[in-house]
Amino acid sequence: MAGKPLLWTLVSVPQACGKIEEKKNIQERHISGILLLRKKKTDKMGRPPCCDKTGVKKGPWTPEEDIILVSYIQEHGPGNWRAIPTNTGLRRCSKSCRLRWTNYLRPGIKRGNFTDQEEKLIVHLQALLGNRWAAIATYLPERTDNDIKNYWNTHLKKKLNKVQNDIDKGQWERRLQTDIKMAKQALADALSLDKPNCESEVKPEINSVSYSSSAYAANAENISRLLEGWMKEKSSSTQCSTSNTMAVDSPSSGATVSFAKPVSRSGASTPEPSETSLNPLPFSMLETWLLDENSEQEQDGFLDLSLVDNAGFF
DNA sequence: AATCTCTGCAACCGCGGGTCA
DNA sequence: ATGACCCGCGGTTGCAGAGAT
Repeated sequence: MAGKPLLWTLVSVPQACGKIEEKKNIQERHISGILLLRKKKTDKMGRPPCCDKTGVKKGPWTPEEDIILVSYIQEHGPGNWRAIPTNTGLRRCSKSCRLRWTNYLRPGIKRGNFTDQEEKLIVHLQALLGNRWAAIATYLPERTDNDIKNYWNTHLKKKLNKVQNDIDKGQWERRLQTDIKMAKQALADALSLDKPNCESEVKPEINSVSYSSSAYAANAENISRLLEGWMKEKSSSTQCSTSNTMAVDSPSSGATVSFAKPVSRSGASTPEPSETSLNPLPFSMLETWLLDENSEQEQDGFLDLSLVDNAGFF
Protein backbone atom coordinates (compact mmCIF):
# COMPACT_ATOMS: atom_id res chain seq x y z
CA MET A 1 0.00 0.00 0.00
CA ALA A 2 2.54 2.54 1.10
CA GLY A 3 4.68 1.42 -1.78
CA LYS A 4 2.42 3.05 -4.35
CA PRO A 5 2.10 6.71 -3.49
CA LEU A 6 2.20 7.61 -7.17
CA LEU A 7 -1.24 6.21 -7.59
CA TRP A 8 -2.63 9.47 -6.35
CA THR A 9 -1.43 11.08 -9.51
CA LEU A 10 -3.10 8.44 -11.61
CA VAL A 11 -6.55 9.04 -10.33
CA SER A 12 -8.24 12.37 -10.42
CA VAL A 13 -9.10 12.85 -6.80
CA PRO A 14 -7.07 15.82 -5.63
CA GLN A 15 -10.08 17.50 -4.18
CA ALA A 16 -11.07 14.35 -2.43
CA CYS A 17 -7.66 14.02 -0.93
CA GLY A 18 -7.54 17.59 0.28
CA LYS A 19 -10.95 17.52 1.75
CA ILE A 20 -10.28 14.30 3.54
CA GLU A 21 -7.01 15.63 4.90
CA GLU A 22 -8.84 18.59 6.33
CA LYS A 23 -11.39 16.45 8.02
CA LYS A 24 -9.18 13.62 9.08
CA ASN A 25 -8.92 14.50 12.72
CA ILE A 26 -12.61 15.15 13.00
CA GLN A 27 -13.34 11.90 11.24
CA GLU A 28 -11.35 9.85 13.67
CA ARG A 29 -13.40 11.33 16.44
CA HIS A 30 -16.72 10.78 14.76
CA ILE A 31 -16.44 7.31 13.36
CA SER A 32 -16.79 5.62 16.70
CA GLY A 33 -19.78 7.79 17.42
CA ILE A 34 -21.35 6.88 14.12
CA LEU A 35 -20.84 3.22 14.83
CA LEU A 36 -22.46 3.56 18.20
CA LEU A 37 -25.35 5.73 17.16
CA ARG A 38 -26.31 4.10 13.90
CA LYS A 39 -29.53 2.27 14.29
CA LYS A 40 -29.55 -1.39 13.63
CA LYS A 41 -32.23 -2.14 11.12
CA THR A 42 -31.76 -5.81 10.59
CA ASP A 43 -34.89 -6.86 12.38
CA LYS A 44 -36.76 -6.43 9.10
CA MET A 45 -37.32 -9.35 6.82
CA GLY A 46 -35.20 -9.99 3.80
CA ARG A 47 -31.58 -10.51 3.19
CA PRO A 48 -29.34 -9.27 5.96
CA PRO A 49 -27.25 -6.26 5.01
CA CYS A 50 -23.80 -7.04 3.74
CA CYS A 51 -22.30 -4.67 6.27
CA ASP A 52 -23.88 -6.25 9.28
CA LYS A 53 -20.64 -7.72 10.44
CA THR A 54 -18.63 -6.94 13.47
CA GLY A 55 -15.39 -5.21 12.69
CA VAL A 56 -16.60 -3.58 9.52
CA LYS A 57 -15.73 0.07 9.45
CA LYS A 58 -18.24 2.68 8.44
CA GLY A 59 -18.16 6.39 7.95
CA PRO A 60 -15.82 8.58 5.93
CA TRP A 61 -12.95 7.03 4.10
CA THR A 62 -9.39 7.92 5.02
CA PRO A 63 -6.70 8.63 2.40
CA GLU A 64 -4.96 5.44 3.42
CA GLU A 65 -8.03 3.39 2.71
CA ASP A 66 -8.46 5.16 -0.60
CA ILE A 67 -4.92 4.30 -1.58
CA ILE A 68 -5.43 0.67 -0.71
CA LEU A 69 -8.61 0.50 -2.72
CA VAL A 70 -7.20 2.34 -5.72
CA SER A 71 -4.08 0.21 -5.67
CA TYR A 72 -6.11 -2.94 -5.75
CA ILE A 73 -8.37 -1.74 -8.53
CA GLN A 74 -5.40 -0.51 -10.55
CA GLU A 75 -4.06 -4.01 -10.40
CA HIS A 76 -7.18 -6.09 -10.75
CA GLY A 77 -9.68 -3.75 -12.28
CA PRO A 78 -13.07 -2.84 -10.88
CA GLY A 79 -15.54 -5.57 -10.11
CA ASN A 80 -15.57 -8.57 -7.85
CA TRP A 81 -16.17 -6.22 -4.97
CA ARG A 82 -16.78 -9.07 -2.63
CA ALA A 83 -13.16 -10.08 -2.86
CA ILE A 84 -11.73 -6.65 -2.16
CA PRO A 85 -12.05 -6.54 1.64
CA THR A 86 -10.57 -10.01 1.91
CA ASN A 87 -7.73 -9.41 -0.50
CA THR A 88 -6.79 -5.94 0.66
CA GLY A 89 -7.39 -6.19 4.34
CA LEU A 90 -9.70 -3.22 4.21
CA ARG A 91 -12.20 -3.29 7.02
CA ARG A 92 -14.94 -2.16 4.70
CA CYS A 93 -17.81 -4.04 3.20
CA SER A 94 -17.83 -4.73 -0.52
CA LYS A 95 -20.65 -2.35 -1.10
CA SER A 96 -18.83 0.48 0.56
CA CYS A 97 -15.78 -0.22 -1.61
CA ARG A 98 -17.83 -0.15 -4.78
CA LEU A 99 -19.57 3.04 -3.77
CA ARG A 100 -16.34 4.74 -2.87
CA TRP A 101 -14.87 3.81 -6.23
CA THR A 102 -17.80 4.69 -8.42
CA ASN A 103 -18.71 7.91 -6.66
CA TYR A 104 -15.35 9.28 -5.76
CA LEU A 105 -12.19 7.51 -6.79
CA ARG A 106 -13.03 6.46 -10.32
CA PRO A 107 -10.95 8.37 -12.87
CA GLY A 108 -12.71 10.91 -15.04
CA ILE A 109 -15.08 12.18 -12.41
CA LYS A 110 -15.66 15.89 -12.66
CA ARG A 111 -16.28 17.67 -9.43
CA GLY A 112 -17.26 21.18 -8.60
CA ASN A 113 -20.09 23.33 -9.81
CA PHE A 114 -22.43 22.16 -12.51
CA THR A 115 -22.40 24.22 -15.68
CA ASP A 116 -25.53 25.77 -17.11
CA GLN A 117 -25.49 23.25 -19.90
CA GLU A 118 -25.26 20.36 -17.46
CA GLU A 119 -28.04 21.85 -15.41
CA LYS A 120 -30.31 22.15 -18.43
CA LEU A 121 -29.52 18.64 -19.46
CA ILE A 122 -30.32 17.28 -16.04
CA VAL A 123 -33.61 19.11 -15.88
CA HIS A 124 -34.69 17.85 -19.25
CA LEU A 125 -33.53 14.33 -18.61
CA GLN A 126 -35.27 14.28 -15.27
CA ALA A 127 -38.45 15.32 -17.00
CA LEU A 128 -38.00 12.53 -19.51
CA LEU A 129 -36.72 9.77 -17.28
CA GLY A 130 -37.91 10.68 -13.84
CA ASN A 131 -35.61 9.95 -10.93
CA ARG A 132 -33.59 7.36 -12.77
CA TRP A 133 -30.31 8.92 -11.87
CA ALA A 134 -28.15 6.18 -13.26
CA ALA A 135 -29.79 6.57 -16.65
CA ILE A 136 -29.42 10.33 -16.46
CA ALA A 137 -25.78 9.93 -15.50
CA THR A 138 -25.06 8.10 -18.73
CA TYR A 139 -25.65 11.38 -20.53
CA LEU A 140 -23.20 13.14 -18.24
CA PRO A 141 -20.30 10.70 -18.13
CA GLU A 142 -18.16 12.95 -15.96
CA ARG A 143 -20.77 13.10 -13.24
CA THR A 144 -21.87 10.34 -10.95
CA ASP A 145 -25.48 9.45 -10.41
CA ASN A 146 -25.05 10.33 -6.77
CA ASP A 147 -23.77 13.77 -7.67
CA ILE A 148 -26.62 14.36 -10.05
CA LYS A 149 -29.12 13.13 -7.52
CA ASN A 150 -27.69 15.38 -4.83
CA TYR A 151 -27.61 18.33 -7.18
CA TRP A 152 -31.18 17.75 -8.14
CA ASN A 153 -32.35 17.40 -4.57
CA THR A 154 -30.44 20.36 -3.22
CA HIS A 155 -30.54 22.85 -6.08
CA LEU A 156 -32.74 22.09 -9.02
CA LYS A 157 -35.80 20.84 -7.21
CA LYS A 158 -36.08 24.02 -5.21
CA LYS A 159 -35.38 26.16 -8.21
CA LEU A 160 -38.00 24.40 -10.25
CA ASN A 161 -40.52 24.52 -7.43
CA LYS A 162 -40.11 28.26 -7.29
CA VAL A 163 -40.52 28.64 -11.02
CA GLN A 164 -43.49 26.34 -10.96
CA ASN A 165 -45.15 28.37 -8.24
CA ASP A 166 -44.61 31.56 -10.22
CA ILE A 167 -46.10 29.94 -13.27
CA ASP A 168 -49.05 28.67 -11.35
CA LYS A 169 -49.78 32.06 -9.88
CA GLY A 170 -49.67 33.86 -13.17
CA GLN A 171 -51.06 31.34 -15.55
CA TRP A 172 -53.33 29.07 -13.61
CA GLU A 173 -56.44 31.08 -14.08
CA ARG A 174 -55.93 31.64 -17.79
CA ARG A 175 -55.16 27.99 -18.33
CA LEU A 176 -58.13 26.90 -16.32
CA GLN A 177 -60.38 28.87 -18.61
CA THR A 178 -58.80 27.22 -21.60
CA ASP A 179 -59.09 23.81 -20.03
CA ILE A 180 -62.73 24.25 -19.18
CA LYS A 181 -63.44 25.42 -22.68
CA MET A 182 -61.67 22.42 -24.14
CA ALA A 183 -63.35 20.01 -21.77
CA LYS A 184 -66.72 21.45 -22.67
CA GLN A 185 -65.92 21.06 -26.34
CA ALA A 186 -64.81 17.50 -25.75
CA LEU A 187 -67.95 16.70 -23.87
CA ALA A 188 -70.04 18.22 -26.61
CA ASP A 189 -68.15 16.19 -29.18
CA ALA A 190 -68.60 13.03 -27.20
CA LEU A 191 -72.31 13.59 -26.89
CA SER A 192 -72.92 14.56 -30.48
CA LEU A 193 -70.54 12.26 -32.28
CA ASP A 194 -69.86 8.61 -31.93
CA LYS A 195 -66.29 8.94 -33.02
CA PRO A 196 -64.87 12.38 -32.62
CA ASN A 197 -61.85 12.95 -34.75
CA CYS A 198 -59.73 15.52 -33.04
CA GLU A 199 -56.38 14.00 -33.74
CA SER A 200 -55.16 16.82 -35.85
CA GLU A 201 -55.71 19.24 -32.99
CA VAL A 202 -54.30 17.31 -30.14
CA LYS A 203 -51.40 15.38 -31.52
CA PRO A 204 -48.46 15.71 -29.15
CA GLU A 205 -45.36 17.27 -30.58
CA ILE A 206 -42.18 15.48 -29.85
CA ASN A 207 -39.86 18.27 -30.86
CA SER A 208 -41.44 20.71 -28.50
CA VAL A 209 -40.89 18.32 -25.62
CA SER A 210 -44.52 17.53 -25.18
CA TYR A 211 -45.16 14.11 -23.72
CA SER A 212 -48.30 12.12 -23.73
CA SER A 213 -47.18 9.43 -21.40
CA SER A 214 -44.26 8.35 -19.36
CA ALA A 215 -44.34 5.02 -21.11
CA TYR A 216 -43.16 6.71 -24.23
CA ALA A 217 -40.35 8.42 -22.45
CA ALA A 218 -39.32 5.19 -20.83
CA ASN A 219 -38.22 3.88 -24.18
CA ALA A 220 -34.52 4.57 -24.50
CA GLU A 221 -34.69 5.17 -28.21
CA ASN A 222 -37.43 7.69 -27.80
CA ILE A 223 -35.56 9.41 -25.05
CA SER A 224 -32.55 9.86 -27.27
CA ARG A 225 -34.73 11.22 -29.99
CA LEU A 226 -36.49 13.59 -27.66
CA LEU A 227 -33.21 14.74 -26.28
CA GLU A 228 -31.77 15.34 -29.71
CA GLY A 229 -34.87 17.24 -30.60
CA TRP A 230 -34.53 19.34 -27.54
CA MET A 231 -30.87 20.08 -28.19
CA LYS A 232 -31.76 21.34 -31.63
CA GLU A 233 -34.74 23.25 -30.44
CA LYS A 234 -32.81 25.00 -27.75
CA SER A 235 -30.75 26.88 -30.30
CA SER A 236 -33.79 28.07 -32.15
CA SER A 237 -37.09 29.21 -30.83
CA THR A 238 -39.24 27.10 -28.56
CA GLN A 239 -42.40 28.48 -29.98
CA CYS A 240 -43.25 25.61 -32.27
CA SER A 241 -45.56 24.17 -29.71
CA THR A 242 -49.16 25.22 -29.94
CA SER A 243 -49.55 24.82 -26.22
CA ASN A 244 -47.43 25.84 -23.30
CA THR A 245 -48.57 22.92 -21.28
CA MET A 246 -48.04 19.23 -21.09
CA ALA A 247 -50.52 17.65 -23.42
CA VAL A 248 -52.34 14.56 -22.31
CA ASP A 249 -53.92 13.12 -25.35
CA SER A 250 -57.22 11.68 -24.42
CA PRO A 251 -58.45 9.11 -26.89
CA SER A 252 -61.69 8.54 -25.05
CA SER A 253 -62.94 12.07 -25.31
CA GLY A 254 -60.68 13.57 -27.88
CA ALA A 255 -59.72 16.28 -25.48
CA THR A 256 -56.28 17.42 -24.65
CA VAL A 257 -56.00 18.07 -20.98
CA SER A 258 -53.31 20.54 -20.21
CA PHE A 259 -51.69 20.62 -16.84
CA ALA A 260 -48.51 21.25 -15.00
CA LYS A 261 -47.59 18.74 -12.40
CA PRO A 262 -46.03 19.75 -9.13
CA VAL A 263 -42.43 18.73 -8.90
CA SER A 264 -42.94 17.32 -5.45
CA ARG A 265 -41.51 13.86 -5.06
CA SER A 266 -43.42 13.06 -1.93
CA GLY A 267 -46.44 11.80 -3.78
CA ALA A 268 -48.64 13.83 -1.49
CA SER A 269 -48.96 16.40 -4.25
CA THR A 270 -49.99 19.17 -1.96
CA PRO A 271 -52.59 21.30 -3.65
CA GLU A 272 -51.59 24.75 -4.77
CA PRO A 273 -53.31 27.51 -2.84
CA SER A 274 -54.92 28.75 -6.00
CA GLU A 275 -55.96 25.24 -6.89
CA THR A 276 -58.04 24.72 -3.80
CA SER A 277 -59.82 28.01 -4.04
CA LEU A 278 -60.85 27.76 -7.65
CA ASN A 279 -63.95 26.26 -9.13
CA PRO A 280 -63.72 22.52 -9.55
CA LEU A 281 -62.84 21.18 -12.95
CA PRO A 282 -65.59 19.46 -14.89
CA PHE A 283 -65.91 15.93 -13.65
CA SER A 284 -65.62 14.43 -17.10
CA MET A 285 -62.33 16.17 -17.57
CA LEU A 286 -60.93 14.95 -14.32
CA GLU A 287 -62.16 11.50 -15.07
CA THR A 288 -60.49 11.55 -18.43
CA TRP A 289 -57.28 12.72 -16.95
CA LEU A 290 -57.32 10.13 -14.21
CA LEU A 291 -58.25 7.29 -16.49
CA ASP A 292 -55.81 8.15 -19.20
CA GLU A 293 -52.87 8.33 -16.90
CA ASN A 294 -51.82 4.88 -15.88
CA SER A 295 -51.01 5.92 -12.41
CA GLU A 296 -50.24 8.93 -10.35
CA GLN A 297 -46.90 7.43 -9.55
CA GLU A 298 -45.84 7.38 -13.13
CA GLN A 299 -46.37 11.07 -13.53
CA ASP A 300 -45.09 12.11 -10.20
CA GLY A 301 -41.87 14.01 -10.49
CA PHE A 302 -42.39 14.93 -14.12
CA LEU A 303 -42.89 18.53 -14.90
CA ASP A 304 -43.89 20.73 -17.72
CA LEU A 305 -40.68 21.78 -19.36
CA SER A 306 -42.09 24.15 -21.88
CA LEU A 307 -43.62 26.13 -19.05
CA VAL A 308 -40.37 26.17 -17.21
CA ASP A 309 -38.57 27.29 -20.32
CA ASN A 310 -40.98 30.08 -20.93
CA ALA A 311 -40.82 31.20 -17.33
CA GLY A 312 -37.15 31.87 -17.77
CA PHE A 313 -35.73 29.05 -15.71
CA PHE A 314 -32.79 28.74 -18.08
C1' DA B 1 -19.66 35.19 21.30
C1' DA B 2 -22.89 31.60 21.65
C1' DT B 3 -26.56 29.11 19.93
C1' DC B 4 -29.76 27.69 16.52
C1' DT B 5 -31.15 26.58 11.85
C1' DC B 6 -30.30 25.56 7.20
C1' DT B 7 -27.71 23.59 3.37
C1' DG B 8 -24.65 20.53 0.82
C1' DC B 9 -22.94 16.22 0.19
C1' DA B 10 -20.59 11.73 1.24
C1' DA B 11 -21.95 7.57 2.75
C1' DC B 12 -25.26 4.11 4.14
C1' DC B 13 -29.40 1.13 3.70
C1' DG B 14 -32.61 -1.88 1.70
C1' DC B 15 -34.66 -3.54 -2.42
C1' DG B 16 -34.78 -5.62 -6.90
C1' DG B 17 -32.79 -7.87 -10.83
C1' DG B 18 -29.38 -10.89 -12.79
C1' DT B 19 -26.48 -14.95 -12.46
C1' DC B 20 -25.18 -19.41 -11.22
C1' DA B 21 -25.00 -23.84 -8.98
C1' DA C 1 -37.45 -24.52 -10.38
C1' DT C 2 -35.18 -22.73 -6.51
C1' DG C 3 -32.34 -20.45 -3.41
C1' DA C 4 -28.02 -18.07 -2.48
C1' DC C 5 -25.16 -14.62 -3.84
C1' DC C 6 -23.59 -10.35 -6.07
C1' DC C 7 -24.19 -5.92 -7.97
C1' DG C 8 -26.52 -1.63 -9.08
C1' DC C 9 -29.93 1.69 -7.99
C1' DG C 10 -32.70 5.15 -5.59
C1' DG C 11 -33.96 6.93 -1.18
C1' DT C 12 -32.38 8.45 3.12
C1' DT C 13 -29.31 9.74 6.85
C1' DG C 14 -26.26 12.41 9.43
C1' DC C 15 -22.17 15.32 9.74
C1' DA C 16 -19.71 19.72 8.82
C1' DG C 17 -19.83 24.24 7.70
C1' DA C 18 -22.28 28.52 6.66
C1' DG C 19 -25.55 31.78 7.78
C1' DA C 20 -29.00 33.74 10.85
C1' DT C 21 -30.51 35.18 15.33
